[in-house]
This record gives sequence, structure tokens and C-alpha cells, in this order.
Amino acid sequence: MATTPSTAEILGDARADESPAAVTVAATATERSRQKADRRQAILTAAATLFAQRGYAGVTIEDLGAAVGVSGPAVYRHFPGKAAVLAAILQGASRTLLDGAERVLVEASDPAVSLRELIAFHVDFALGDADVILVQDRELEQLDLGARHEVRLLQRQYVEHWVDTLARLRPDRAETELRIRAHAAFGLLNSTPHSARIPGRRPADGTIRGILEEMTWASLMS
Amino acid sequence: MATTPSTAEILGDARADESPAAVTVAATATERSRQKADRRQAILTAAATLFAQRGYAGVTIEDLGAAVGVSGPAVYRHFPGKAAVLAAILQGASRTLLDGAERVLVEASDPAVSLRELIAFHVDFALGDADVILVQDRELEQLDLGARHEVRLLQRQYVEHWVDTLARLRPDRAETELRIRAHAAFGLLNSTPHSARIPGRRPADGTIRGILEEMTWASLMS
DNA sequence: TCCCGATGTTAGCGAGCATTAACCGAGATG
DNA sequence: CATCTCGGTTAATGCTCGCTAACATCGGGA
Repeated sequence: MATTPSTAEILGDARADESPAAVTVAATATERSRQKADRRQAILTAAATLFAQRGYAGVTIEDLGAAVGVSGPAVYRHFPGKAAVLAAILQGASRTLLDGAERVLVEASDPAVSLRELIAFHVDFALGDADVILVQDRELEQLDLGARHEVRLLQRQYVEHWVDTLARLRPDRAETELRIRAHAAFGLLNSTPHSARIPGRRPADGTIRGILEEMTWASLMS
Repeated sequence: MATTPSTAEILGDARADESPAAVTVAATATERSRQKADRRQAILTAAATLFAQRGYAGVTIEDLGAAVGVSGPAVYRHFPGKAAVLAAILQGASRTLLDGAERVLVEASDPAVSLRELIAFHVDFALGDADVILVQDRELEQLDLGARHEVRLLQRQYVEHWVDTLARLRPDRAETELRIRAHAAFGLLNSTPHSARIPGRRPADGTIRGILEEMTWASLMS
């Protein structure tokens, strides 16, 4: 489904090695825990899709279980409650975004290159994990205060990286304006989940990617 | 609250004249019906705010009534049910947008002017009726099939006006690309409700308006 | 002034849903 | 092999909420 490393793979405990009999493990490596991690991850992925389609309140715990082949209260073996599932999704998304931005900024030195790669990274994420993006800016307020603050903190840091990069490119502009511009750019980039839902068949990801990158760059630097 | 003619005023039966004793009316003009229209409108406005804050499913009929000073089931005197309130909001919003676009296109002849005014109009709406915009692209799927199709139809026509205008400006581009660009532009423009929520105090509407118009133009024409 | 319909109010009713309880089989562990 | 822990199951439980019923009030046309 996704062309980029999906949030799921980045988030979960799942290790990269897939060798079935290799028991040369270091950390928690029992067969049971492996399956448990898989199921947990499956729930998160399915939940993101369902939440994106019907909204957090429109999905029951029963739905969550059914989507991964177990039924109802089994979900409580993996999450303390429905809210915790949403929290895990949102925290994972903002973590992934923040980590990605920081990786980009460590490697690139030229601010123009940084911005271009920030954009490319965000496009990748939006295209690959459309469900997560959609849930991310729809259901934040459903979180309890603690989780909400944590997600907001991560998001704020992410925005700050964009604003800093923009500030190096356009030192003439007020930080307030740059912040507005960054938010507007996110709106543009995150529009994919919405628009992808409307038409019947959409063009290749590659096409969309190019257009979105071009538009975002132009809007930020105009 | 809103600086532009709010959806509320455009939508409802409320006439523009506010003269208290002017009984020079034509249509249904009894005092009762006036008050009823006011209350209906108050419910719609309050509902938009509440839906924007907590999501459709997170708002009870009781909340809706309380927000306008009546309690609970009184809402049923104005709407057949909770879903009808949402439907009225969404249909009103898409009608307002479509009507606005058509008014712009009738008056302006030069496509560049048209686009500039389409953008300005949309910015006005997004800034003035942020709640409605937010509900609009969040809660569409909560509607029953009939209402959803109607809203989608209106939205599609609105998009079509943008695409047509863009096509006249950039006949070299495929319609598919123009459609993607239009949707991305809406994402950018509709980002205001999201970003306006995050910081403590935001700059004047005028400032934001200019930035958004500039960014949108640049992104579409890049 | 009298009566009717419109607009509210306060009690339910019934469904849906998150969560908990009680129980079960099967891998890991000794 | 006995046991214990886990991940699962199905059956409550209790609350929330949309919606309906039955009753009050009042504005306005005859």
C-alpha cells in the first residue's frame, strides 16, 4: 500500500530481520512477544484506517478487534482503552515526523537543500500514511490532556525546524509570518488524504509528489 | 466575531433589514417566525462551533440546545434530528462557496483577475467562518447518503470553477494536474482554522489574508 | 376575549458501546 | 509433568445519548 517505510514499521517493536528460525536474539525475543508486537501493530494500522474513514467516535472497540481478526475485548490485552489506541497513533505520527525532520537537518547544511528535503520527507509521509495524517489533524482534541500536550509538543518542535530553516532562507521575514507560512504549507501537503478520497482513480504517486513539492516550495518562497 | 458576511447570515431566512418596527414585509413576516428563524440560525452557528471543537459525535443534542439557551429536545422543533443540523451546515457552506465563486466569475472576464478574486473570496470565507470550514472537511462522511451526495455535488462544481479558471491561465497543463493543484490550494487555504487554534494570540486578519493570497497564487501558478 | 398551534419543558425509553468479569486453552518454565 | 502467564472468548454491567411522549405556556388571529 505505502511506497515509503510506513509509520507502522517505524513505530512498532518489529525488528528488521524476518528469518523464521534465527533465534540469535538479544532483547525480548520469545515467539510469543513477537506475535504480540505484530498484533499490536496490526491494531494500530487498522485503527488508523478506520478512524480516518469514520472518525474516532464512529469506530467501536469491537470494530478495532474485528479488523484484525479478534473480537472485542481482546484489544484490551494490547491497549488499556480506546483512547490509548488513538494516542499511540498520534504520538507515533508526530514522533516519526520529528525524527525525520531532524535526520534531514543533521545531514544537510545548506538551508535551501534542507527545505527541499523537509518538503520531500513530508510529502513521502503524507502520501504513504495518508490515514495517519488525516487522523492526526482531525482527532487531536479527543486525546486526554496529557497525551494531547505531548503530541502538541512534538508538533511544535517539528514546526520549529521548518520555521528555523525558513528563517535562514528569508531572514527578512518576521517569525510570525514564517510560522503562518509553515502551517499553510502543512495544510497544502496534508491535503492529499482529502483529495485522494474524492476522485475515482488517481494518478501515480510520483506525479502527485512532484506537483506537491513544487507547489509547496513556491508557496513558501513567494 | 466574523469580519465577513458570515455563512449564518447568507444561509438563513434572515433578511438584511434590521429595522425593528418596519413591517413593510412581503413574505412570512410574523414576529413568531422571525424569532424562530433567529433561533434556528443560532443553533446552526453554535453547532458549527461545537462540532469544530469536539467533532460531530462528541456533541450531544443537549449541548446544542444549551448553547442557545434552550434545553435538549427543543432542538427538534427546528431540526428533525442531529444529522439534519450537520447537513444544514454543510449544505449551507458549499452553497455559499459555490454562489460566491459564480458571482466572481460572472463579473470578472480576465482569467487572472478571476483567479485572484476566487482566492480572495475563499480566504474571506475561511477567515470568517473558520468553524464551518473545519466541520466541512472533517465531518462529510457523517452525513447520510442523500445529503452527502448533494454536498459533494456542490463541492465538485466549486472545484470545477477553479479548474476551469486555471485551465484558461495554463492551457498547457493536464486537467488532472490542475485538479490536484486546486485541491492542494484548498488545503492551504483551509489550514487557517487549524493554525489559528495553535498559537496564543494571532496577528491581524489582514496580515494573514495577504500571506495566504500570495502563497496560494504562487503555488497554483508555479 | 377565546382558542389553536407553535415552542418549550421534564420524564422516560431503548440502543449502542466502553469496559469489566469469569472462564479457557495453550506455550513457556520449572 | 505441573503450573503459571498470556492472549483470547463470551456474558454482563452501567452509562451516555438520540429521540419520543405528555404536558405547560403563550402569542396572535377569529
